[in-house]
Amino acid sequence: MRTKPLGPAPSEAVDDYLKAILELSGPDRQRVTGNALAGHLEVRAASVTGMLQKLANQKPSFVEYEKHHGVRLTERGQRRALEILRHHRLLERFLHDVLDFSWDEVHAEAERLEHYISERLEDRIAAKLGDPAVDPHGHIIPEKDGGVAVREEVALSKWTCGVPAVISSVSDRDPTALREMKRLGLVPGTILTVDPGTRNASLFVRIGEKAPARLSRELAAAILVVPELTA
Amino acid sequence: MRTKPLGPAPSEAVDDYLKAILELSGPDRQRVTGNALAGHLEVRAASVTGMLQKLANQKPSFVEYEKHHGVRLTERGQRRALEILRHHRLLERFLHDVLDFSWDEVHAEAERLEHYISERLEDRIAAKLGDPAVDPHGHIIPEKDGGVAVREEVALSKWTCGVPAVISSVSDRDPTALREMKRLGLVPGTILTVDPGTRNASLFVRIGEKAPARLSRELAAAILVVPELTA
DNA sequence: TTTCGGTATTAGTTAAGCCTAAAACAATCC
DNA sequence: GGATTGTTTTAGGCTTAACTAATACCGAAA
Repeated sequence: MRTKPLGPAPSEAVDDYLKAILELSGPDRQRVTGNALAGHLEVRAASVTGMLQKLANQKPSFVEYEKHHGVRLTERGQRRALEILRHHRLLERFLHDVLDFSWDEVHAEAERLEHYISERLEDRIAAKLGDPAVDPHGHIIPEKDGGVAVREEVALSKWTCGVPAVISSVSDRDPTALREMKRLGLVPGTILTVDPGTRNASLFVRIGEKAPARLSRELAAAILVVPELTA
Repeated sequence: MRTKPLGPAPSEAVDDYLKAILELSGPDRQRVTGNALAGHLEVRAASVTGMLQKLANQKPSFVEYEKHHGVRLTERGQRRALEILRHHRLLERFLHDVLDFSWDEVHAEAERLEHYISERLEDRIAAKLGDPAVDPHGHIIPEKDGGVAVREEVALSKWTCGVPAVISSVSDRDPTALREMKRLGLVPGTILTVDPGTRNASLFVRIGEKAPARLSRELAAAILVVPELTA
């Protein structure tokens, strides 16, 4: 699909702001406050204001910005944010499947490269992989035209005891947590149930016939699940 | 092989200066003049002086610099320059062999990415390719430890008529020229002879039993050859 | 040896890009 | 209305890497 060109490549910082807005605005495209962005990006609120003004004032603009009322991505801003997200997730899949990176390594490498790959390279990678739907952590890869499948996920830490669930995705930020998950067999696609009666800091999950595994609430919060389709 | 770490990644501009110095100093590691660098990098001589001072004054330094007497890479500078060159050529090979880029496309993509791939990725790419010796244009890929094979090449435009030669490498800068070469079968490994008696702007080469091909001196200057080993 | 011409260096600016602290201000809640 | 919280303005800093203009240097020719 042909869309209007994006002009000169945005800087890494710009990309990161757009990604953060996309992420924080959630599936319903809520406005995002400056403070939320400041927290997420680890800069001061004043810096955020400055950048948002810059992003809003260039033509064509990346964001819709009303002072004191937060920001929202414009169509163009959303396009760029989704492009970067697509780059990131395709790269993770590629590094993992083609270049034998382990699933705790791919995030860091993709985080840098996502800003620098051309559309041509993006296309060749997608073709090589056969247009994959998800990355190694289970996150859905946006389509080239900006379409994104949606999925109702719940944190494992909030899942109802006894009800079977499938792991849909896991957070990719913390390599240590990822290694722990892999060790426990907690990867996307795994079917599990949470044992009842655990009110404390840790929680027990049962995978198949194996002995229940113990994991911290923190780890469980980094794992998202969907109901198992027993149909 | 373990070498001392390079510290924070140099900027693209720094990398480009180091690459230029490496290239201009030739196989005998001659000092390079500021003007030569200015020409090559398309900046003013004053800018070059400024950058060289910066590169020389940081500890550990990338270059040895004596004012009015040009620069030379230090061990560290050479290490970085060769690392970038290795990245570039491995990437070209990878894009070409694994991702089906044509040989006139690889240079531009590699030129950007060479600055941003980690050592880990470099290693994985090399492994995937089976540690290739040359890139798609025939250029020798530096070893990870900084070793580089040497080879006595001569421009096809200066080759003696009638003496059989093998194309060892071609310049990768101009995509149009590359497409023309491919069309004529002028790729690394090709054995040819130059027809005698052409004193003008173009020159005729004979490949195998086919009819002689005509090419401009400019194109011939972008093709490097070595004597054919008839042993 | 002196002068000339090309090359190199200094010094001072410019510009982009991103950040900050502090003070002013707006929105909201009680 | 006044306090609280969050946001914006202001004013400015730092970094990187370019540029111009003026000056200094060096080697070669007269």
